[in-house]
Parts: sequence; C-alpha cells; structure tokens
Amino acid sequence: MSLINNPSGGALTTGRDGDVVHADSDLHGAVGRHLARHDYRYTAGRRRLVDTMADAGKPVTLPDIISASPDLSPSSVYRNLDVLERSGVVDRITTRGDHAFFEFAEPLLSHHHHLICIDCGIVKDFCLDDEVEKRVDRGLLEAAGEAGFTPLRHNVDLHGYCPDCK
Amino acid sequence: MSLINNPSGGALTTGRDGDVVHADSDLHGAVGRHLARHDYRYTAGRRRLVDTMADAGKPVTLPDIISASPDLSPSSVYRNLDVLERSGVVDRITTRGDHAFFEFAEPLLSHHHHLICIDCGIVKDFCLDDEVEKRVDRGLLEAAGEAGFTPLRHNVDLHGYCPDCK
DNA sequence: ACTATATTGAGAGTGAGTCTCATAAACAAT
DNA sequence: ATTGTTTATGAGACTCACTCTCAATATAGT
Repeated sequence: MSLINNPSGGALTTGRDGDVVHADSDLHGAVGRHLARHDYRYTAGRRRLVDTMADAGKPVTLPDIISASPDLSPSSVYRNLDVLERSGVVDRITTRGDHAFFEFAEPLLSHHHHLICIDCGIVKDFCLDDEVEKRVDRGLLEAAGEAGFTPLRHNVDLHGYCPDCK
Repeated sequence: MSLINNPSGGALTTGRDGDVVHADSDLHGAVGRHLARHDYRYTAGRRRLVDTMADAGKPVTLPDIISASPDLSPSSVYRNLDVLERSGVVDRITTRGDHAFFEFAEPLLSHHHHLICIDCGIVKDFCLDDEVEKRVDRGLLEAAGEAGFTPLRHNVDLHGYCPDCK
C-alpha cells in the first residue's frame, strides 16, 4: 500500500476527527470502522479494492481497478464500490466519459476539488486556499437553506481541456 | 414561450456580450446565431426543443422534454441536445440519477450553480454573490494553469438531500 | 424549380452498471 | 473446532440510457 492521493503535495496531517488517515497510518483501520458503523464486513476483496485505490493515488475508473488487480471480479468491485460509498469511504465522480471515477472520500482524504476534461472525462485533484473555501461554504449553506436542501458536501469543479485533449 | 429560468428571481439584464437573453427579448434569435456560428440549421424541431426547455424554466431530463412535447422524437431530441451543447446553447448536467439534465448555457442564462440531490438526482439552480465568484474564479485559474488544463467554465455544486428525499 | 447538403424518425445496436442465484466465506455461540 | 446463521462472492444474464444507421424529408443556395 502506498501513500494516499494528496493534491497539496505534503503529508496528510490534519483533520477534524480521528479518522483522517495520515501518510503512514492505518488506512484499513479507518475503512474498517466506517464499514462496521454500517454493519458491513471488511472482507479480503474489499481490502484488495482499497489497496488498489490507495496505490493508484488518484481518481480511478472500474477499468483502472481491474487492470491493476485483474483477479478482482468486476461485479464484486461495482458492488463493493457501492458499499464503500454508502459507508462514506469512497466518493463517486460522474463525468461525461464512459466510466464513473472513484476516490477516497473526506475525511479519509483531505478536502480538495476536481479538474475535469470535457473531452476524455479524466479527473485531476486540486486544492483551493482556506479563505476561498470558507467563503464558498458560507454561500452554499445559505443557498441550501433557502431551497430546503440538506447539505452534505460541495464540489468545486473546473471543466476544460486536459493537456492531452487540448 | 415563457420566461427563462432565473435563480436570482429578477429579470435577466446583464452580460458581457450581446447574446444575453433578457426576459422578454429574442431567445430564438440568440440560439439561431449560436447555431449558425457552428454551421447548424435552426429547424422547426430545434425551435420546439428550445421552447420546451424555456417553458420548463429549470434543468430538464429527456423524459421531461418528451412528456411536455410528446410529438418530439426522442432520438432527434438527443441528437439536437448534442448539437445545442456543441453550439454553446445548452449545458449537460450529469448526476447519479438515470438521466442527464439539460439547461441553457451561459451567456443565455446568467451565471449560477446547482444543488444536486444525491438520492434522486434532481437539480436546482442557485447563485453565489459576486465577491465569492471572483475569488473562486481566481483560485481556479491558478489551479488550472499549474495542471496544464485549459479552463472553460466552473461548476460549484452542492450535494445533499432535497426536501422530498430528506 | 433544381441540386446539394443537413435533418429527421424509427428502430437496431452498444455498453456501463445492476441483478440473480448458487456457492463460499465470515461471524457468533456453544 | 463444529454447527448454524448471516453476509459476500462471481459468472453471467439483464436493463435501459443513449447512440448509431439509413432511407425519407426538409432546408439553403443558385
């Protein structure tokens, strides 16, 4: 298992609760706790999936996962990505490309956003500075309240062309 | 044809170019200009589609369009939504729901963002104030430059539960 | 009107993701 | 350890949003 994806380039060191995963700390422990909270088992196949995603260090699609770990069964991977998403371990990123992307959710991964290529759909992570984040948060909470929405998280995505599709 | 969707509640009155559509001005003229710029024809079917979307006044899915205008052919509507998207008339919003949502693109519609229900996928528009927008823009341009991305537009989406799915 | 080009519509086709179900693994309690 | 109970697995069938095909039709230019 390698380092978890971290767009800011430094080690993951902060967070508001005890489940933030530090560069060399116990990812599996944190994932297991999330799963247990939702009455799911942390099986060997799910560990393999988590390891594969951690090794990738960036948002991945199903083909990415299968080509990195060909012994995993596609139907089980889809089912387990769903379980991990329900447990708050993984976020699904839906783009115009053929496949959805998956990456570790906060607070397993520090807060960040996405550059999305509108041609090939590839996703790359980046961070905004704290000042901007706070202002966005305040604006979003206000808007959500007015519309009767219960806010869970925000996405700030930039759509454009990646270096390859330019 | 009714008013175009406008999350801020007031009339659409500003914009950086001449194609911004005011509440009572010529939507079809602006759409026709966009299509012509891309060597597409503004046919009767495309007008019907544009009218249907304008009448809805909010992001719509293909079933929304067909149930509002049952004489439109689904395959043509899909094809024409694609043409309108390529021409910059329409934006596609991909969510976890079964269907993609479509709405008028900027600058036909004033700048705004989306509340997206993570359960049913429904999309609602809202605005952020100008100060926040400017800061977000600056942060995104910087991030895009570092990653070699060519920025086109940004999306600030809030994901949560809509009043019905709460 | 005539020609060249773009669009239409009905239905066939595609493919990412989901569902089924028989088998296997994980947990609990004795 | 053994048994019983619940949950997970995997192969493949299946769904269905969306795209493609192609003959018929509408549009624009001359």
